[in-house]
Formats: sequence, structure tokens, C-alpha cells
Amino acid sequence: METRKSTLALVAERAGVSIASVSRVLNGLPASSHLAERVQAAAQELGYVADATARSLKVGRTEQIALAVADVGNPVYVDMMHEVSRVVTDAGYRLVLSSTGSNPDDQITLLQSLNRGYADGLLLSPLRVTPELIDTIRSSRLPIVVIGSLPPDVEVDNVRADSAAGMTLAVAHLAELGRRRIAFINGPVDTVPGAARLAGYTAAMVKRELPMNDDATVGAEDFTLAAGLTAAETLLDQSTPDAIVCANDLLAVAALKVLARRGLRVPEDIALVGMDDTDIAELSIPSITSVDLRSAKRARTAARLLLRRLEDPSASVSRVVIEPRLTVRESTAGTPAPGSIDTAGSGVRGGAA
Amino acid sequence: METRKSTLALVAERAGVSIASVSRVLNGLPASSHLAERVQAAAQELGYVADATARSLKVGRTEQIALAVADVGNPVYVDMMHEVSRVVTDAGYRLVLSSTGSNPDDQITLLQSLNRGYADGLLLSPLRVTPELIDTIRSSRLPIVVIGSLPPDVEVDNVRADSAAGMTLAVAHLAELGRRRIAFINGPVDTVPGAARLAGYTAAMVKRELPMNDDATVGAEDFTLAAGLTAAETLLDQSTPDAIVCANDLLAVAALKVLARRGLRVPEDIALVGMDDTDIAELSIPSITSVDLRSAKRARTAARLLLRRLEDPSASVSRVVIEPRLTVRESTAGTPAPGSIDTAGSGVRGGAA
DNA sequence: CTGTTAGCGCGTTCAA
DNA sequence: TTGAACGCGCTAACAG
Repeated sequence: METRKSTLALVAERAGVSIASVSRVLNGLPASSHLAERVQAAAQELGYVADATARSLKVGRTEQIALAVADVGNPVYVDMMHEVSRVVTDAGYRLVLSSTGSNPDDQITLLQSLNRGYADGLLLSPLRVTPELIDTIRSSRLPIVVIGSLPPDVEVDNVRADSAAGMTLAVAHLAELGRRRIAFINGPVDTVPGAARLAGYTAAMVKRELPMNDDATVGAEDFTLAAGLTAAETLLDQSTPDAIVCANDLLAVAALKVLARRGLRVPEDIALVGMDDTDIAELSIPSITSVDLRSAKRARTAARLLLRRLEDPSASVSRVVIEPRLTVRESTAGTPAPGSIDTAGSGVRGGAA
Repeated sequence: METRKSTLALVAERAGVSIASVSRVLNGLPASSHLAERVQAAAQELGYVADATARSLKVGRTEQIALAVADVGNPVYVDMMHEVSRVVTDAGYRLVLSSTGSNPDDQITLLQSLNRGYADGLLLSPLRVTPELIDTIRSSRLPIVVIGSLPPDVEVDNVRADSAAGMTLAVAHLAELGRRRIAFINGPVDTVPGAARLAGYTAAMVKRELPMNDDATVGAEDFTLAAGLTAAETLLDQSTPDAIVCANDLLAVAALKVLARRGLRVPEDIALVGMDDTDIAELSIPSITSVDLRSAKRARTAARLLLRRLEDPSASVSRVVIEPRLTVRESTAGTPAPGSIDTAGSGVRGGAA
């Protein structure tokens, strides 16, 4: 096998045939077995592989799909990436990863560069949605599937989680365990998920007729551990909940740390529910009950939607809503009514004295 | 701004000039301001953006860099991805993500497809290295930088961690805390990191003249939580260490879970050290002391090496070794000599009763 | 300073 | 069944 770059012309010369014949044989089009053999052999010897760029220019497809997420480090996006990578690779596409920040302007720049045609389609998961961003998405030359909520009048394929329903699951679960003073640690309210989760929390609390209190809701600056630590301290300084729902697993881990630091037991003193159901919910000690927003399924669905649109550009717009589930773990397991005495213990807690 | 696809020819027609002039203006080459204006205007109106594929075919560069890792889900690779994404994007390249499994054959297939020229270079981090893989790397037409160890006679750019030195750091740290029965939970020994870490552990123990024991070393089936749980159970069934070093943070978290389950305190009864210093080491309760193998720095260095080679293909081969650090956290903090009584406590432990 | 033209490497008509 | 020739959209070398 040669290591030099070889072209159709070189293979053709070596096989003593025309480049058209080489192209045909390698693409499996009808040819005499005699010719096919010669070509195969020549191609083999030269280690020939068709140039992707030239092929793309000719056929008008790059066989690449772009995925743009706000933060490559966020476990949720990692899950999505993982899944998209699988689906897309299986369909014969390569995955181009674009880490835009949460800044809508950067995403607009990205969309414009997408029109350079380096990919056949885009999966976009915006953290903040502005009218400008929507306009840009609308006027994109290439198909886009949005992962996340979009205003109802936007005619773009999209798949989103029902995080309001997720908050309902969390609140209901805690209420059924007898908790009433259910606090909420949110992320930034000016993000799409932040706004949706706050709305969901409020609705769920009202519906259950549980006491609402401004001091029982705090918003972290960001969906990160560091911001969560500050937010949890603030919350516990101004409020005495018997349960906390967090808009994110990272925020839940932060809460867990602060609770431990203050000598509060989970779930005995305070039950804890996270959201996203990422690996860290399982890894934590105690493990954290979490609302599974089905990030992998959302990603998979979005990827398939995009693949479908690529093969049928005129298909009607799809809007898919994925229903959440609740994964119950130690942070809410076997919890008696508040105020009662913990005798049994689930036996799987860390740091037992 | 139009949404239809526009070409140089269309812009030229609209501006009433030649396509060459359009190309020049848009690439910032000298032109009269009169002409430049006309062209800019026309391009603007048509929403023209140069086609990436055609440009690539012409200039022979795709402005894409590929990154191939064994497992997109592994936190270490996520760190690397994050960093590579930054460096590469800043340099004007797009990142193509290839998730090969740990199977060398898949990686060979990947390398062959790379010769299709869809990227200008590759960053490869193989979990297992076979002679065939090395041959394929050697004969690649495109530049490759390997992240990880390579036999000394392979003339390929590469950057690796000194995980043997890392094991020395871990063992030394524990020894200085007075621990002597230092056990080791490794990953699969037939992987590059697995082999290196076992060798490092053995060397470090011998050097410190600490007691070695077959029962004190177990190998998990995989570098995952699930495999780690089994391995930790096995270890504790057959051995009574006062410290455990794990080849990986995930394995360390698994050990933490098993220790908690058995009522053993960390660090009082058993001190724990992980490896890789990923986010989960910080997130855990207690937080885990971990050998920082500098995955971000390794990735950054490798990416820069590749960029350098792209601009100077004849540069001499670089082999960089990144030295590890130790990040001390709660899982080994303030630990007195074994057998003595814990009175002080660092005050930042979880699950205090 | 600007226009014309020749390919980059491939797939795909059209003739033979 | 096979070969010759064209063009995808662009940049660069050459003319004018």
C-alpha cells in the first residue's frame, strides 16, 4: 500500500483504463469482471481512497453533520454528543462539533458560517433564544433541528423536554413523602431551561397547594457547581426547607456539599432532587434522585429528525416533546414524614460515624 | 439577505464585474475602492458566503482537524475535547469528532478514511496500541499527533502523561501520611494506561520498601464505575488496606461507594487517591485526592503540535512528556497515622452524624 | 487594477 | 460495456 496521495487518474493509468471506468467500478456500477478486477487491484496497490472534498463538490453533500452546544463540559451536552455521534456515524456522516458559548451572537455567526456548506445540516441546542437567532435559523439555507424550546410560531423541526412536567414529578414525589417546605435552587432565569423550570416549579407547588415563599427560591448565577454552592448557602441562610429541588444535577451536588457542611442529613433532614439524571447523580454519596429529562433520547430523536429531513427536504415540520421520568435514588429514598425519628437508615450512606 | 444559495458568478453578475474581482475583494486583495464597494454591496444583498467545499478543493486544505478518542463519555476525554475544541477553533479550524471504540481495528479503519482528506490532521488517543495500528499511523498521508505512549522507535509526534511518576506521587503522599498497606485498583492491564500504572505502582511501592501483596492489587474489567464496584468488593474481601490508589477517578468513586457501604470511613480508616483529577474528584463527598495527569494540558499541547506541523510539515518530531501533579483533597486530608484516633476532623466531611 | 482561463478531483452526462 | 469531456465553485497565474 502506497502512502503517496493517489487520484482516480493514477489508478486509471495503472490499470490501463479510463478514469470513468475506475469511478464506476469503485462505486459499484456495472462493469465487466475483467475490468473490475484490474481496477480493484490497481486501487488496492495504490491505497486509493476517493478524495472527500472533490466528491463533496461534485455530489453537493459533505456527509457531515454539525452539532452546536453551549458548553462541551456540561454533562447533559456530553450525553447528547455521545448519542448524536452514534446515530450520525451509523448513518455514514461525520460529526462536526461546534462549541458556541451561550451568547446568541456567536450562534448567529455559527449559522452564517454553516451556510458556507461545510456540513449538510445542523443540530442546535441554544441556551438563550433571541428573535435575531430565530430569524437566522429561519433563513438558513441548510436544515436545522433545534434541541430545546422554541416559540410556537417558529416552523422549524425541534425536540424539547417537558421540564415543567419534570418539576411536577419532582414536587409530587416529595409531597408524597410528606415534605411540604420544598425549596428550589434554579439556574439563571434568563435562559430557556431556567425560565421553564421556574414556571414548572411554581405551577406544581400551586397545584399541590404547598406553601410558596420567595425565600425558598434562589437562582444560581450559572448551572455550575461553584454557582450552586453560593446559591445553596444563600438558600439555607434564609430558609428552612425539608426538601430541595435543583434545576440541575450539578446544582444538586453543590447543595449536597453545603448540607453536609452544615451537618444536615440527606434524606432524613432534607430530601434532595436533581434534574437531568446525569452520571453524577448516580455517583454521588448518597446517590441523587433526579428528573430524567431524557437527554440521550432527545438527542437521538433530533438526530433522526435531521437525517429524515436530509433525505426528504419537503417533509412537514416535526415538533417532538419528550416526557420526563423520575429516577428515585437514595437522596429521597425511604424517607419518613418530616419530624419523625430516623431509625432504620438505608444503609448505603457515606461517612457514617 | 437572500436565503438561496449564491455563487461567485451570481455576485459577479449582479455587481457587473468578473468573478475574479469578486474573489479578490472578498479575500482582501488589492482592488479599487469603487469596485470593492460594488462587490461588497452585491455580496451583502445576496447573502453570499464562499462555499467551503469548493474552496477546500482548490486550496488543498479543509480547515478541519479530527479528534479520535476511545470513549466520548469518559470525563478525561471530555476534558481533552473541550481543550482541543478551544485551541483548534481559535486557529480557524473546525473540529471533527470521531468516537472509535477501544478496538484497534476500528482505529485503523478511521485512519484509512482519514486519507480521504476530510481533515488536515488528526489527534489520536488510542487505548490499546498494536503493531498494525502503529504501521497505519506511520504510513498515514496526513499528519497525526498521538496522545498517549508510543514505543520509543516510532517517529510520530506525541505527548503523553508520565503516569508512572503519578503513581509515585500517590504512593509517596500516602506513605508520608503513615499508610503502609497501600492497595491498588487498576483498570484492564492490556491497555496502555493500565500497564503503565501497574508498573508505576509496583516501582513506587518497591522504592518505598512498602509491603507488596498480590491480594492488594485488583484489575477492574474496565475504567468504569460498574467495573470499579466489583473490583473494590473483591479487593476488600481479600485484603485489609489502610489506603487505596485507583487508576482512575471513576474507579475511586466506586471504591468510595463500597467503603461507605461497609461502614469504613474515608480518610480515617482508609485513605483514597484517584487519578486524572476530573470534575468528579471535586464533586464527591468526601472530595477525592487525585493525581492530575494534566489531561487539558496534554490535549492543548497535542493540538498545538499538530497546528505547528500543519504549517511546517518538515519540522522534527516532537515527543512531549507532561509531568503529573497531586491535588490533595478530603479523601487523604488531615489523616493521622493509622490506628490513632481521629479527633480534629477537617470539618468539611459529608454525612456527619 | 481587472478580466480570462486553467485546473483542484471527482461523478456523470453523451457517444461510440 | 467503455471512454472522452464537462462542470461542481473556487483561487491563482497570466494577460491586458
